[in-house]
Amino acid sequence: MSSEKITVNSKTSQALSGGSKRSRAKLDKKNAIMQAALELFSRHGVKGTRVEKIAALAKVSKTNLLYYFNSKEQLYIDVMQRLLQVWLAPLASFNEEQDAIETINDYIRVKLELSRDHPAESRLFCMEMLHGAPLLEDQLKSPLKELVDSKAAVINAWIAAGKLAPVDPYHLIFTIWSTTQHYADFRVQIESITSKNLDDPAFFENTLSNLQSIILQGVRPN
Amino acid sequence: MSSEKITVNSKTSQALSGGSKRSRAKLDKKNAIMQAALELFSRHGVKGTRVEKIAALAKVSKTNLLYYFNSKEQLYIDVMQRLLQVWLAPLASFNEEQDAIETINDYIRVKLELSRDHPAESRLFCMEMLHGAPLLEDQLKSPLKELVDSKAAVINAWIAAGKLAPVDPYHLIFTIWSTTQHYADFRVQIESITSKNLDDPAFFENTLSNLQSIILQGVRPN
DNA sequence: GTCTATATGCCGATAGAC
DNA sequence: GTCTATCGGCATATAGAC
Repeated sequence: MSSEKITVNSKTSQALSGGSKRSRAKLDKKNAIMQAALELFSRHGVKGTRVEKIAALAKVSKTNLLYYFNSKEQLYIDVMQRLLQVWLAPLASFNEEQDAIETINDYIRVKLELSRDHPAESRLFCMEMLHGAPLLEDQLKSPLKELVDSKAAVINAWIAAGKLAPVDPYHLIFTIWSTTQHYADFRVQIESITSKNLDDPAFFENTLSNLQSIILQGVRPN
Repeated sequence: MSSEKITVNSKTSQALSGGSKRSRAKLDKKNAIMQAALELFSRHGVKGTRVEKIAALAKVSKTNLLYYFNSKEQLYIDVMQRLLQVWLAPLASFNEEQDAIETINDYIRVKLELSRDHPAESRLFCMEMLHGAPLLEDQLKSPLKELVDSKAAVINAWIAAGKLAPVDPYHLIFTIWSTTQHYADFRVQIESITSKNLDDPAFFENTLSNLQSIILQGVRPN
């Protein structure tokens, strides 16, 4: 359908070319727009977000926004593109040489930090999944599978070496993803029930240690 | 804002009044429309769903749909209203007299069955959370908190009795919610990676036993 | 590059016959 | 209750001056 004219807008990588003041200002503006778009798309969806509102949040005019991004759809694609690069990075740190328990503990922490520091990214990714990820068919499907497969192999090696109890590595990964992302995506529910969120340092540490404890040791008494 | 004229449409409960053929047909039609709306709202969001499409899926005309439901917003509210009744029911089964481990195992199963059998409900609930749950402020906030608080007390009693390892009961509940709902909400991602979903009985059982194992015993080797 | 003004298309909702 | 026809508003995107 609308996936025919997807264009990757990689102006971002131009940052290291040490461009002129003019192109620098242009980049800052595009970044501000993308940041604003991320925030609003992740809360109201693409259809539910008016270009006017994004422009207001980014402090540019609507016309000006459409000068930098040809359409709302294209802006969305650019935002998702950038998001994906950040989103999958943490998983890459899984490494067979490292200590299994420590690596898993660290991964849970990093993912929970992402939920605290980048909740809009988490929400937008979640929303895209709910929609059936029409955009991500190619972008995500095979690279993601390969990455996860390779990390599953690492986990299996740990299990074979007795460093980890027997568990399906895929479900372990899904468990870490779901539990940590939940605190960003269901933030309002968490707040309704606990009156706290991850921005509270004590709540963050409490959440982290509980998740680590559940995933590593479970809740069955010894 | 738009929450001023929320009206609970409880025609559903009229089912037991043994209504005439006419009102029976009317109910069937409303149910068909709500079912179709649930499906589409949960995939594309409210703004992203056209009334025309809901009508087509429910096999009625657009005008006819708007005869039964005054507006798209009202239809959405009615759908959410019905959803909530189903959604929180399973938690109510937590009971201090029951065996702790067995109850938790059962709850994980029931929640995973919900993800398998009612994925649209799961998605729509998730989407409403992402949006900040503007509708659910009153509906959900205090009743949900009370329910969860009471179940947290049950879990604490189990811990005090040595039936369960020390854990924050709220994080335990969030863990069960997030892990099980993940298989409905992130279904496309699960499918990309594993090429399977909960409709496959073997995959369902495999998922269930892994979640139960992780949550009860963790992945640390003995 | 940035603005004002406007074109254009879509979609929710209503009017009114039957 | 159900249809056909249509209104009216809103939001994206463009035209064109500066």
